Amino acid sequence: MNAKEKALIEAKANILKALGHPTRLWMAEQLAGGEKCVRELAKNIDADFSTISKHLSILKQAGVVDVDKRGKQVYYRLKVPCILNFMPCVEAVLQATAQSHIELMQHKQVVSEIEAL
Amino acid sequence: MNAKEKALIEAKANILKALGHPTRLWMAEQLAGGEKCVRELAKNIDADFSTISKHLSILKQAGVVDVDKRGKQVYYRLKVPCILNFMPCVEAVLQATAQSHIELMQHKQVVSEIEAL
DNA sequence: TGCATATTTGGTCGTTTTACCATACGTGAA
DNA sequence: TTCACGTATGGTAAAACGACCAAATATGCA
Repeated sequence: MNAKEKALIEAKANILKALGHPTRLWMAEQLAGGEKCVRELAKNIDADFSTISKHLSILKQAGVVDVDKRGKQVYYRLKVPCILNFMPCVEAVLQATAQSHIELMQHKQVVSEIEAL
Repeated sequence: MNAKEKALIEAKANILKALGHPTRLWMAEQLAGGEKCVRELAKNIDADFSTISKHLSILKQAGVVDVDKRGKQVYYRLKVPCILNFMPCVEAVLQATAQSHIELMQHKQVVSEIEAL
């Protein structure tokens, strides 16, 4: 892996990392419905404003969101909305994992039934 | 946000977080070409085997990869291959960010030219 | 059985992340 | 200008992360 490839993979990982926190992912999903100011985003999160502000700045520095100050408010919006097209596949991973667990449980069930004979 | 929604968003964020590390993202991309054993994956990474193994276990516990032991080797593969369909959009974010930087630079250039008058 | 290979696990340690609090900054209204 | 509101920044402490080394485990072969 040369330096350019390495830099690219680091940049991409950084974006995924920015979305890899519940609060930040939630905020990104909220922004799918259009821009929102910090106060609106904070409304449903149980955390300090400073915490929320820092999360938003992480999303911003990752390039996930864009900022627009208008009057006293600061509005955030998704910079590249396709970022959330990913979610159905992420949910598929969750389902596949849940399915594995079910199968594992069933397997254990069968094993213990056999052992009980 | 109720408990169920919270759990869902945490689970999704956890998957993104798992992919949010250069080494893990790189390994996931390698697996797009089909299953590989640890040694093969390690070949192009400059890190201890134990480090690589731990990264793989994070991917596994996140449900991104599946494991299959065959003989002395342990083979890893993507559990839900669509996970990498996301990359083009991630790259679009990078491009958009790069574009902003260019525009910012151009803007600064213009400003300094004006100021030089 | 004993050994080499392939991978994982446990321990340690420096770094990063995250949350909170206090405080600063910027803006519009009075 | 002063105040209140909305948001950002700095500091700090606890927790999580990531890398390495050493040691453990599992497998196939001599």
